[in-house]
Amino acid sequence: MTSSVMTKTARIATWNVNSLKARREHVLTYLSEGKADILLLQELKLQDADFPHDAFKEIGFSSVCHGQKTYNGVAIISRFDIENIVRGLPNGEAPAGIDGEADTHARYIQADIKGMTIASLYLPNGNPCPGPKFDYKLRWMKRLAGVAETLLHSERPIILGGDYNVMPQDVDCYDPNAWEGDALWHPDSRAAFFALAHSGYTDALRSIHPTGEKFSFWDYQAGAWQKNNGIRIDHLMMSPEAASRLCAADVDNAERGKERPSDHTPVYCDITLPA
DNA sequence: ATGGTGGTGATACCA
Repeated sequence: MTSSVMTKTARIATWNVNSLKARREHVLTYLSEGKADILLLQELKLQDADFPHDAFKEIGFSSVCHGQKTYNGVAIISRFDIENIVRGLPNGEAPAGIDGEADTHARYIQADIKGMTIASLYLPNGNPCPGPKFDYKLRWMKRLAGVAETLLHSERPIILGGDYNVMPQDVDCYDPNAWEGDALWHPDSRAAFFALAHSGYTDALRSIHPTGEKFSFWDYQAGAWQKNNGIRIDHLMMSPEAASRLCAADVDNAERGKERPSDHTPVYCDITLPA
């Protein structure tokens, strides 16, 4: 017998598209096929003025964007109303830019949707490591941890999704030895990721699939996709109030096999919607 | 094997 109480679920996906201009039709098709109700995008590589809000509106989706020319850029696309938009990490500490400059990178956008707080984030890559870019990555992660902890006080369902540029565990990399010394595998990067978990956030995919390979990125080079030389760096981190609503989570490998794909494939979770 | 591919934008830079 199924439950007598009707529950609605929503699918929330995160996808680093490596240029929304290059991946526009891929994203529109993905949404048209009903593969996400809320989609978090990263690496738009376009300015706010060039974001195709109208194209998404035509297929029934609202969208908010924090863009930047050529680099970075994040967005949230949703079937449901999007409220209380925050562009850039809120409540940040000192500016976390490289060489003491202000953090002008468009790497974080947050909004409230259906009683939930949802963020799309694009963590700095951090290579070469060590170096100023790695220092920037760690400062950015520390700022994110502060924001994440503050958000927990709301006791709302919170989902912090995006390209974390961190492989949490050995199983999240086809060959950890090949990534020795890389910023995505560095112990400090992983420690900062696990600090988020220890503060109360659940990795949606590992909650549903505790073991086994579930890659979200395959390099364009050296036939990485064909050889399945992948890594898992795209994550959906959930507050307790969101994790308790989690029904399913997985990766959408099909997108990586298409013509002119992003080097990332979507990661999604299904949650029951708050009443 | 210190390469390889892809996006941006017009050249190196980023990943």
